[in-house]
Amino acid sequence: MPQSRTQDPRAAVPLPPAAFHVLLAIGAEERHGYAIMAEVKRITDGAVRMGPGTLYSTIKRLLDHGLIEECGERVDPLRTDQRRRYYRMTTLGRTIVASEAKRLQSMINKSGAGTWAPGEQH
Amino acid sequence: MPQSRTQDPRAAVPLPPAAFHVLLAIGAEERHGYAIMAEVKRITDGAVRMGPGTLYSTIKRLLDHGLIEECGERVDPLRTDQRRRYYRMTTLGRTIVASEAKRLQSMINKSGAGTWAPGEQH
DNA sequence: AACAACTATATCGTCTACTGATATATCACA
DNA sequence: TGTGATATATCAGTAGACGATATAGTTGTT
Repeated sequence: MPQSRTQDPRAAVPLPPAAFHVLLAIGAEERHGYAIMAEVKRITDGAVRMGPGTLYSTIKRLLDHGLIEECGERVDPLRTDQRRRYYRMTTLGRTIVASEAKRLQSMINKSGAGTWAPGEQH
Repeated sequence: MPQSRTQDPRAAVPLPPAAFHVLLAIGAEERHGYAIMAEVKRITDGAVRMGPGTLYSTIKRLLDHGLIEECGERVDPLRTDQRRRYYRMTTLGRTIVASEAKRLQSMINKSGAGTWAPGEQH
């Protein structure tokens, strides 16, 4: 019954960082856990390396809260790996991740953080 | 001496969200704790309300890690409130917050999260 | 000068979330 | 058939976030 957060998208923002990473990694695709790990690493240029502990507990929470859902009958044309469990974002998930992205973007813009760096450190 | 994280800016990224909020709130100014709370609320349009528990424990950590420093001899021209303790970012702090902002910005850009929203919910 | 309301810092216990280690099983390939 | 990569799952330990509470200085009013 953890549907309480799902009433108002604003109530779920700020999103925990790991949840945000997972949602961004899934994007518009249908991805399985292991692919999400790799995608997080890729998207963040290796800065974020998400282990299985963080990944699967986050997936569980996102499922519980209705931000993602498992797509059952999916068939991979090239290879059929029975272990894989594929997930896609729900409409709610897209709403919330967009809201979080907007919040972060707004914060970065207001701060002018991009202009503070005292040059590249060598 | 938790200076271990301070060797390489990349090692301190990702920054804990509260730490990122505090650094952005301080910005190029010299601010005291209570003003940081208000500034975080303002910057995030009320979406993030940071209580004293999060604030002061975060300030302590940022001091320990050398991302901010206390400015001692500061005199406020209009009012002199002896309780206030003012903080400013260090060069290291500016480097790290800029690095984190860059990382988040890059992630948002790559994901196209801004275009996912199924319109404003009413 | 006494009082109330606001400002400001500090700490405590609790809970959520993150992390690394470990386990187990399946798949690809030789 | 075996070994290395892929894939999911769970657990214990810890860091970080949060709300409540405490304490005290400051401002303004009468």
